[in-house]
Amino acid sequence: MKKRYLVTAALPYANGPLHIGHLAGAYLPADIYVRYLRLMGKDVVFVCGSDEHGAAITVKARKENTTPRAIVDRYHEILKSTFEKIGINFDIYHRTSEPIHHETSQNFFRKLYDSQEFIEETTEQYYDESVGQFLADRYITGICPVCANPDAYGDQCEKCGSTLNPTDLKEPKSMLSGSVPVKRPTTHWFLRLDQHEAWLREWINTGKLNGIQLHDPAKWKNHVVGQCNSWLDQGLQPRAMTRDLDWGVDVPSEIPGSEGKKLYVWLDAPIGYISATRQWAIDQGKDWEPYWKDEDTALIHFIGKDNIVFHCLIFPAILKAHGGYVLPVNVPANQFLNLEGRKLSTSKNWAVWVHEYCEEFQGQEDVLRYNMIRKMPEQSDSEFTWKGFQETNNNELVNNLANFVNRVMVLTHKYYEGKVPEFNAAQTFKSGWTNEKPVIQADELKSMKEKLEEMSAKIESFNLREALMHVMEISSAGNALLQFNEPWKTIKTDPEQVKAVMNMALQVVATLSIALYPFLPFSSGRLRKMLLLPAIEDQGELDHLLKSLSANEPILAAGHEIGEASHLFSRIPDEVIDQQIAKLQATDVANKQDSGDKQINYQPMKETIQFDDFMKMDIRTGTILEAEKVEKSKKLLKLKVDLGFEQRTILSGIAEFFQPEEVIGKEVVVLANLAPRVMMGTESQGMILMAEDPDGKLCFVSPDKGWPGGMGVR
RNA sequence: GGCGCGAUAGCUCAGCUGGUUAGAGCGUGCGAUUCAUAAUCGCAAGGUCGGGAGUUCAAGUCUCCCUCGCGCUACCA
Repeated sequence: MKKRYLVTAALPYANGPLHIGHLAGAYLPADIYVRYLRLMGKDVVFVCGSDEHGAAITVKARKENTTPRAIVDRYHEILKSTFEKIGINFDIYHRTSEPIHHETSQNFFRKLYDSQEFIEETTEQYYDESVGQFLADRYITGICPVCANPDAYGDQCEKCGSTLNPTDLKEPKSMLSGSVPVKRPTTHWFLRLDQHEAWLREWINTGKLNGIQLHDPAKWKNHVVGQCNSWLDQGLQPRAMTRDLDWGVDVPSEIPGSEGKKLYVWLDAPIGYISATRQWAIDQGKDWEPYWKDEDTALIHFIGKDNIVFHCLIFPAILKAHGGYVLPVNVPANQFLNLEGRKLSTSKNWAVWVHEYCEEFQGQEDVLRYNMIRKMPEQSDSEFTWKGFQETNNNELVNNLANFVNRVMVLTHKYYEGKVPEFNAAQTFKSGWTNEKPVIQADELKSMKEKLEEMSAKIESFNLREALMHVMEISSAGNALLQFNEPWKTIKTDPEQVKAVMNMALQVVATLSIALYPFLPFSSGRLRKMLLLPAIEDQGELDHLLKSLSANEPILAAGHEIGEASHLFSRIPDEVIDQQIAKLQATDVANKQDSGDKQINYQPMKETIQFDDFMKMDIRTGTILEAEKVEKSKKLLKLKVDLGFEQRTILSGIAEFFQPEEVIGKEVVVLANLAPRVMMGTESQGMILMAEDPDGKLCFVSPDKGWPGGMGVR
């Protein structure tokens, strides 16, 4: 194990609140891991913060008629308090709008610039002449080429989720002025990722850099290594590290041509981890540099799978290009969490918002945490359902864990006036782990220690759901201990044995109060209080516990007095679950209505044309004679169309909606004098006219059956 | 179409470098029990390991082909 740890959790974007997908994907696993490290007495710093730059925030500000500053201030506060409420314990929750971050990231840029890691390249970008500035992808709207949504952004259509380039949009419009943007050349600095490809490939696949073993690739998740290799095999391209933006970190002003240029978010955001660490060091009077630069530091990034290539390829390339920084020793990216069978969607409000949960389920933070861990998408996508939430709470937290604790507490008060009983160390009883031969307490403590070690191993390999199962097995063994020995019976016949059994049961409860801490910190705290034990203070308590167990030392001394029994968890009734399901269904209905009536998103009318303009088009009737799929294409069908006087080859992007055999014989309308165009190696001589609905579905526009081909349409 | 990841009991998932009758939790059935939030404990049923072919003495585990899901990526005149 390394001497010190720096753990990061992906910086959430400050334009919306936190939902359960974020939680299960990155923040909860990071928090559990960090809490565990601290329980083992490790030196660890856990950083995160709001990612507050970029065009999406300016766009949102414009829409709400406010400033970017106001937007990020608002969401920074929401995010920060949500993390606190759900028990995600960062050492610092920073923000990228802080001056120290601007300074840090500018210095990074400067260093890369000076060491000639960049090439300057000029490309064509959309420019709004009326306001005199380049338009970020997000500042351009237009008609989505995929689903015909008229409000698609230049980088993405929020309706159908397609990733776009601004040049893909039909009828692009500037969001600043509403005018039609023009293409204009602009110069940016590109990181030579192509030059980093070779060492990245080796580092990812062998863990070695310059012959030095930095990590064990076998410990990285399959999908992480796979995704990286997929990129590496396609060849890395130089990547722009700057943008034409007005909300972000300025390119250092002494660099020629820096005016109006801002750092690209993927340079900006990960460096936010470093800025946050620096600020933490200032606040704590510590030195930040060992945490980023000492070889004996383990850097670990917790992220969702959408961030893999940035954290495994691009950021490491930046760190190495800069020099002097350690590379991540692991990037345990999680996959995605679905909600009731569907993808989480911020824009469609298909989500469970963590701040709302904390309001509606006060005091039940751990119930959500527990369910998130049980359903954590560690290896593949997984699913959250409210029914499942209820089941894990009632069956596992209440029936197994809380009930066990309660049994022990009640019996201890009943038999021993709330004091941990003295017992004879040689007294035998039945084990809670194996119902075979009788054991003494030393044997039981050893079994428990082994289980804790299994839990530790699972946490260290990022198998958190299994780790949690091991903790629950300790509780099950506690229940079994009581069940096999039946103290409520033996109290009359063999009170000496009951003392040994109950003492053991109390040791199990005390052990749980520590083992639960990484996963369910609130419950751990409540349990410690119930036992009248000091709260966990991140001081290596688990390490001490393991040592005590090895040395056969009990955790709770005989004679120690415990507090009042109370229920650690309560059953969640059907009504509460039904209410939450109804709430989701309501947003679903609202969404349908949105797209159903008023917001059907009819495409806006195009500008008026003259009769002559229309007459320029030669539209003809025709019949599809042949149809086949175009090799290597998902969307294109190659059609042979009979226009009566001749036959044409026409490529049409309808393969996702029609099988070749079902369009043969179809009578269609063709734009016949459209200039030919080569696609996927075949020339298309015209265009089949189709009607398209808001979801991008297509249908043929056809003449009446049997109408002859080649007739003009007007 | 290409690439990556996945497909194992009703549900959610473990199964590392191939090796005896394929595992866990939940759910289900039966039994035991009453200290406990009708909780607990035990036992049992339940799987042609997505489909097909191959390599091997031996394949859930390796190879190839196919199907489906998720993601990235090229093509929509």
